Amino acid sequence: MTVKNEIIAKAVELFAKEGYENTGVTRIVTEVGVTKPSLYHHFGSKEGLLSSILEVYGNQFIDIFKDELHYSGDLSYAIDCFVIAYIRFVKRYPMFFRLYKQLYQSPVESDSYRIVKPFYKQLLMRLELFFTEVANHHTNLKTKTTWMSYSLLGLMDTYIIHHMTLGSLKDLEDEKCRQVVKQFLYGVFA
Amino acid sequence: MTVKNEIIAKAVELFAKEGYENTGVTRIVTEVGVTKPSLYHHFGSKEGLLSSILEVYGNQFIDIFKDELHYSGDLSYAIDCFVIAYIRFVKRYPMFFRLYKQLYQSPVESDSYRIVKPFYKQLLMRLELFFTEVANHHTNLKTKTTWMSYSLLGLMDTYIIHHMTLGSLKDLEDEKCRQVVKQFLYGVFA
Amino acid sequence: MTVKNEIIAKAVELFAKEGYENTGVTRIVTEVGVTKPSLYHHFGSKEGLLSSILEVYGNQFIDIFKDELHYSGDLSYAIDCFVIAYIRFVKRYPMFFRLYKQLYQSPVESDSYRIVKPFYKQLLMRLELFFTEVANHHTNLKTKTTWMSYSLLGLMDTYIIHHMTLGSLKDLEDEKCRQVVKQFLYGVFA
Amino acid sequence: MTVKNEIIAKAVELFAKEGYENTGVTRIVTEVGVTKPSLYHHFGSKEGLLSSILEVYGNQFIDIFKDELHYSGDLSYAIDCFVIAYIRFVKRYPMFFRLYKQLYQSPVESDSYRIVKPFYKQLLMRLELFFTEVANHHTNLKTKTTWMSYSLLGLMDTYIIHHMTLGSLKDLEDEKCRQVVKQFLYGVFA
DNA sequence: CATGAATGAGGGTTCATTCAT
DNA sequence: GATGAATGAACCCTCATTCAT
Repeated sequence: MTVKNEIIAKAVELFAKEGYENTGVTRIVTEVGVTKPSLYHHFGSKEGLLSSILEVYGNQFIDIFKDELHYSGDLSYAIDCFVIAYIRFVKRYPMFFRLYKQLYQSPVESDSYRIVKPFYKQLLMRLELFFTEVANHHTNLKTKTTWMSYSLLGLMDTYIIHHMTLGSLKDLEDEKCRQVVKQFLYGVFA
Repeated sequence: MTVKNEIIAKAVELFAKEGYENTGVTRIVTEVGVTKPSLYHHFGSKEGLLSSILEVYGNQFIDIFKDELHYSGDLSYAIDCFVIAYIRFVKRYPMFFRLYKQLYQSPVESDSYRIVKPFYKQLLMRLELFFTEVANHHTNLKTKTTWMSYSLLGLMDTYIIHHMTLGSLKDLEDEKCRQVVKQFLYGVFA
Repeated sequence: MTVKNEIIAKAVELFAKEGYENTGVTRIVTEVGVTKPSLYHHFGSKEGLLSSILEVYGNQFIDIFKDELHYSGDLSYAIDCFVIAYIRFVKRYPMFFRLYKQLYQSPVESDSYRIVKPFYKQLLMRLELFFTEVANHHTNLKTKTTWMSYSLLGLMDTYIIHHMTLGSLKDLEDEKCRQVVKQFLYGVFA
Repeated sequence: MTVKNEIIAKAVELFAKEGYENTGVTRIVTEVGVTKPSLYHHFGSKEGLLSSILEVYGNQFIDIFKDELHYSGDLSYAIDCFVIAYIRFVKRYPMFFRLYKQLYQSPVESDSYRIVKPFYKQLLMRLELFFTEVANHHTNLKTKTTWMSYSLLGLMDTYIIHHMTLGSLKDLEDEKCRQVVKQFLYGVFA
């Protein structure tokens, strides 16, 4: 593992556990066993480090929205696939997910929000694109695409954090995920 | 308005906008027009200030969970009342709500989380109490009380933040709130 | 006990245990159960409090040098009496003695030294007066009066602190005190 | 001279003159012409700076107790050598000696005492080792080794401070030092 | 006499960042 | 690529003291 990747890995861990603002670069480099100028050589700044994290993990995250969101007639099935892939990603990189949630909820005028915002917008846009396609076939959903995007993300994340807090992320099996989808669809078509 | 209250008001605003960790006590007292020892006279520490905020606003928030969560046969009506009161509170103290959301999402090992945690637990407990009572009459809900609590909070907050982000909190009228309730109930009884 | 005396008592204790500079007035008034303006009403300032302490206890200390230092032919007996009285005082007010030693050793340019200096000078002067009188009868001591004063104080204090450190101040009985005197006299007449 | 040493030198001076508690790190770095983070880079904390001082000067001080305390039959000569070396050290580093005396006399519960205590204990232990060896040849001293250690230190220090206070440390010639030894020995064998 | 509230100045410490080597 | 050393700015907090009541 290269120094750059070691720093990224440690940073994700510490940012997630202690918070981006609370984690000093000194702590990161000390725990990795390198020096500060080394970090600045690779990332330019603390914000640069955060950006790199979003690039490495975030792009994989976005890929799910690219690859697993396909509507081909069966809405329930489409969302099923997506939710399962989404949750699989969270199980694989739980630290990154915690960091992402923390960053998104961070205050609007903070540095960290500024960095995560475009990333988050991309996710939402992909979702909205998907729901717009869906709405072509369910015309009654046409005015709800934005809300559906928010709503699906919110529902999934509530579900995930509920299990994270109880410390049982692995219990989140595919079968249970489908219940989330059902709940979402009931809401949508109400 | 007393100095103490002025400090609390300004702190809620700045903490919400810029983040608890990002806001220095110097900034708070400067904007209020007092000095640091004055803040420490009233609150003891920055954390004490945060606690005071939670006491002042948070207790009003908890009161909603105490006063507006009554089950008397009509579940839909009961939750309607609660959601409307909840959202009314958010409209009244939007800054506090943003702060509360930010704190709750803050990292588990941070100081701010430690302070908000008992407060959040109280909210959840009140909800669970309510749903337990409900489950006496709908036995098929008995195993779902915890999840329903999380879920209702999550759904409401998603809804609220969706509107906040779009800058149209006032558009959240009672009629629309009832849609949230419907969505929730559909999900629950699925 | 008046408030004034309560403050003095507590201040002696804290100054001795934690140091004059390390003890904040806040701590003193809190432990006594009064307010800061009350302290300032009685003593004017922190230095004023220290001065009051020196007046109350210090004057009793000086009295020993006044009352117990009489030369009437028998040098050994005279010093015996003085040393015994000196050590008796220390046993009675060990906290004050610790404070006095601490203050005397404190840096020349510190506030606390400035306050204790005149007090210490008085002690030395009394001693030197005594030894000057002695020297009238032992002409070979005439050039040594200053050194004898320092030396006697130093020897006693070393002895006392030695026992204080070992935690056995009460073991310092009169009989043992006389050994100190012998050691001093041997040294002087060497 | 490196920055680290410049800071140490200035700190010894200020700590000795104004007191450890009274001297702010700001003052030290300002007078040296560097910045605070530089001090913290080298010493970690104000206490770390004090520890470094004790290491640099204190170890030289302890070396005297290691190298100059040898008993080979002639007690008077042995102590002579030691006292002369001791006083020579004090003449060389008078500021450090003043600091050391101040620290030792500082209140038991203070930070500074905690740091100097192990250092002081080492000095005493070395002395006691020496006197224990002596007592093998003068069996009547066997029960007095601890007291002799305290006593010799106390006598020397009284002597030194007496001269320091009068501002004539250089007048403390070897010849005069031997008088201290005589006085000590008279006391011991009394 | 006693109090709650306020203050200017400074405490020690840490922040993200940069430089010469 | 990597380092030790240095920095300006800011951090939270506490000091002795004072004022109106």
